[in-house]
Amino acid sequence: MDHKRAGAMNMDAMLFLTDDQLLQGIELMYFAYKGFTSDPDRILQNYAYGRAHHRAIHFINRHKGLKVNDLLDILGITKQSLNRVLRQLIDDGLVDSRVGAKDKRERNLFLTDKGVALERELSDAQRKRMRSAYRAAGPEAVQGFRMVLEKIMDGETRQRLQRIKDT
Amino acid sequence: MDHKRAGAMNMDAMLFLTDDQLLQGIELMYFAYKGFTSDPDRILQNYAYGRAHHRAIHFINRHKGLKVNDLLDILGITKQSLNRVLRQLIDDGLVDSRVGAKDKRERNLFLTDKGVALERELSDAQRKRMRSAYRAAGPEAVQGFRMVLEKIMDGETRQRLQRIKDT
DNA sequence: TTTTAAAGTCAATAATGCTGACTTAATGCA
DNA sequence: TGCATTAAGTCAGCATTATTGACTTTAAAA
Repeated sequence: MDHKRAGAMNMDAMLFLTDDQLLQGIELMYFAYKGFTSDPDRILQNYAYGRAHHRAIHFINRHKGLKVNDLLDILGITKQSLNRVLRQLIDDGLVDSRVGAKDKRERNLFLTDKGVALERELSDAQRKRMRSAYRAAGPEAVQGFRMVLEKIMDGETRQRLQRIKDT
Repeated sequence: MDHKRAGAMNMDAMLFLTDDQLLQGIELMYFAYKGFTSDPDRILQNYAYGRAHHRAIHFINRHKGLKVNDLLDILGITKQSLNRVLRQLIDDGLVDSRVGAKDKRERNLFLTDKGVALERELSDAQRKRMRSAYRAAGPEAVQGFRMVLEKIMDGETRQRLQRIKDT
């Protein structure tokens, strides 16, 4: 018996690293993400908004006063793509775009009271689902969940998030 | 001191159930999913295909010979939406649609050698990412990851998957 | 003062979803 | 046998969200 080989195989078995087990993990990601977005998607229909609006609202809430460029950077989309969505949110009075204090070329984005209200409605639904999943799975599972997701992210994304967290 | 209250708070703290911790989990899902789809997305560009093609290829591979209706059920889209994508894959010789043996109204879907080749290219990239995440996080984390994702899914989806697994 | 940077806009295009209205072929039931 | 139902496929039109390219306006920096 080859000890090294057997050892490696045991390690992979423990980690569910057969091709089939990995495929199951991939499917799990797909279906979980689908469920994860289903509550907000349903709510957004009532406002004639889509996921793009949700993401903008989410990140403007998380990083109050962030610049348009920062938002583009986080979302990883083009200026033209964001424009339509942001324009609507501003016109509808959910987002407030204020001229930068230091650099007047910049615009700092904030949610209005109306924007905060929609953000709450959306995130309440999503939090409810996460909370119930966390409770059902238990503390160690949550730690593992977070750890694996961190590793699945692009290293580049992880760094960008870290950079923004420091701001 | 109220023991019940303190107990509940500790439990929530262990589970990261503050609103802010839940929001972090939500963001983690978003960014991880983005990374998770980035490798296939890049590959698909070389073939002028999109995520919809990937999903069809994935599930036809996973459930060889499945009926069109089953695929519609899994994907949760309309017949008309699937048609465009499936038509292309059949015309391009990646998918084989065979008249059902028992019920000739049905079509059983299979990947051709060419389809299998693309499936491998796509899933190899995705497996590589998953494998490396799993290895970095360790076996217990993987267990937790899977458990939480299961709970995040819609109950309906979970049941449908179970039903298909039995087939 | 010229160049660069941030934001915003217009136009065209693509992928992927939707609804509605059909057709064709095959099965099943009364 | 004949009619209703089912599975698949198609055509047309529309919505959302992304893209690229080409600009303008305003303000800061060199």
